[in-house]
Amino acid sequence: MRKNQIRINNERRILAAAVKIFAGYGYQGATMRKIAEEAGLPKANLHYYFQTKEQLYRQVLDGIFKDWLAAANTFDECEEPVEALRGYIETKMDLSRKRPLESRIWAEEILRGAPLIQDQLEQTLAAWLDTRVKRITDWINKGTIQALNPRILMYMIWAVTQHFADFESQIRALNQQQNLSDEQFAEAKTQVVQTILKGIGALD
Amino acid sequence: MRKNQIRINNERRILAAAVKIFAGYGYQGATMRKIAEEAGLPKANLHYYFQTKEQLYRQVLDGIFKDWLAAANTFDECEEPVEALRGYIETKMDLSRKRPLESRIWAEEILRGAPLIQDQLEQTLAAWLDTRVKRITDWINKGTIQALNPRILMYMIWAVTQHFADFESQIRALNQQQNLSDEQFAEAKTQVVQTILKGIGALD
DNA sequence: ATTAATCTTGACCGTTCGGTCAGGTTTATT
DNA sequence: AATAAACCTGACCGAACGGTCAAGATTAAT
Repeated sequence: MRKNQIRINNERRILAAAVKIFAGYGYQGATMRKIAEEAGLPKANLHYYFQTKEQLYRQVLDGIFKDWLAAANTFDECEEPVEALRGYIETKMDLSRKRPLESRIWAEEILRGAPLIQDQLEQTLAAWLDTRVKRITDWINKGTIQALNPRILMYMIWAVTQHFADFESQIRALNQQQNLSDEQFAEAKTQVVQTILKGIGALD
Repeated sequence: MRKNQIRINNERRILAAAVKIFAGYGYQGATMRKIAEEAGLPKANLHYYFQTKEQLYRQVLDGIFKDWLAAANTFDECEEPVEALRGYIETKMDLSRKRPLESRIWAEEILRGAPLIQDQLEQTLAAWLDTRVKRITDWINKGTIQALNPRILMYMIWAVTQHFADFESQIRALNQQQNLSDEQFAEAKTQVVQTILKGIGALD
């Protein structure tokens, strides 16, 4: 069932172009013409590999969703809350830094009410969150962190880490029209980790 | 220069409809037909009061921007960091709860690179932020809160508070398909305030 | 070498978009 | 009562949209 090399290459090109255009213009603002131009292919060729705009968009979303879940590895591998949460927050911050386009596509989909990924949120992501909530609850019961609602903690982590990708243009406007430098971003990463860990009583 | 009552009423109706439609579909996804339908007016009538879709959208954004800045009153009125930050965070949380549509329109505009409000960000909002940064810096120098980058603190506050409006559909999917109840939201508000204040060393 | 399968593409289609406008109606002014 | 100003709206326009298709070109299988 292995695919032809031509198909592999062209699907990859089209998906890469689609990420750029969907991130830059949103689902409605993105057009198959723009994506085709970005990919350097005729528009009709896109429809040969992806039957509709919605199918192309769904495949883009699927790729993002996998990255999303994979970012939790450090969270699961570490025993103690300080290591686990620091690792997770840093991984999410790095993801925002290195792949802001994907974060923005995700954010726009949620903003619009998650019309295409509601099922995945309610099932896969909900189950994913439940297991992490249990781990955090264990920490609370052991007294390693203070009592709190684990879900709200996760929402806070998601909000802050993804903000650096989703609101990049606002941050740039407030930083002398310059994107955060590597040094500035490293400082932000450290401060986010410190504030959250200290805020939940995991640090003194 | 007072406007006719008819004009006042119709402009208000159209703006209210525009907020709903822009929030629900995004700028590109929103159509003048949908807004007209929501407002209960013929489409041509919208163009009588607002020449273009972009002008209508700009007026919606202007209204949001004013609310944004007005939310800082408590921040400015209080002397001590605990009161000032608690008041500001709570005000922003309340704004997310009561006017999530506006928050989503703002978020989408930033997501798209702030094409229409870049100037306001770089000037009005940047100046607004500068004065708050100075106040936070004073607190740090007095030792009332620990040393940190005040801008990153503000980004964190914005991120977390607006998340409850912008990612409402995700939170709903993770909460048994139910929006947060008043009790749940109040709990979130308390936890956000506590975590941030404790995280910056303003509480013990 | 031949056939089959896959890939490529310019031209085209129906629909919907933002926006216009002429001509009628209502409201305000005197 | 008459005139002017403001308001209303169905019908229409060119442009751009997602998507289709037939016919040719290329690649794979035999």
